[in-house]
Amino acid sequence: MAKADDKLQEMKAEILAAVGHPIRLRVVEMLADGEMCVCDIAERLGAERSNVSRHLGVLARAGLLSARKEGLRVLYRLRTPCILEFLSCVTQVLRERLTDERELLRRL
Amino acid sequence: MAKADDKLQEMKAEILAAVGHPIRLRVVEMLADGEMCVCDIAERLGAERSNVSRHLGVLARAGLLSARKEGLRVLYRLRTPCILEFLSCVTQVLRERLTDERELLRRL
DNA sequence: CTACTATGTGAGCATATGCTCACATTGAAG
DNA sequence: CTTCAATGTGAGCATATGCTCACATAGTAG
Repeated sequence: MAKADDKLQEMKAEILAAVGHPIRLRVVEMLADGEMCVCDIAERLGAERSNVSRHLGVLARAGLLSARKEGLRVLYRLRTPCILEFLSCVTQVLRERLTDERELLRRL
Repeated sequence: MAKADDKLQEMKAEILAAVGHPIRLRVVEMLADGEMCVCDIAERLGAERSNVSRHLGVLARAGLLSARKEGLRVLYRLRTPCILEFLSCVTQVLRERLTDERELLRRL
């Protein structure tokens, strides 16, 4: 069933796109240490609360975060630990890219 | 230097966003088997060539692909093998998400 | 009850992204 | 040389995304 396969592919892309934003990436890295509430995340980022709330929504809807309410606050946490592992691969890609660019610069 | 750190974070997000698109994700998976030219990729995807060319450009600029010319064709290949590993993490995230949604459905 | 805090969401706007069509360039082949 | 094939890119448009402001809701505290 090619149609269902397309849908799965789209959902995978959605997950990747969710982490593909500076603020959301920071949030994911931040949550490596444990769960946090929206207000603390917003303060650490120095970002607008409503905006952070939206970004958290994107990550949660993609399936990367889960939330639980504790009193007035909503605590978010990472759901799937392997996310942190693959971020190290991203760093590796970036390192290679920057190495190449340095090489180009040297030959200029 | 917080400014440089922000820049790096932005670049990491760019890498993730690059894979965060259905077509580009497919391309990455497709290239797991080895290098391919634009025309073959476009045909396999059933997508417009100019469009595929653009997507390949996005992936290459992000540092995920490299290209070499062979006669008339340009062959693209994956640069960093770990990308494929982290795609399995994405699948895991998706599996958890779908499991949860099934659970919700069951309780309806 | 009222007052306050944390969160989420609708509306609106500015910008980014994705796609298609057309064209330029590059290399192969006749 | 001419002709054709593969690739890349500019222009234009439609849609998506990100941000801010304002407001609604839910829970706490007094």
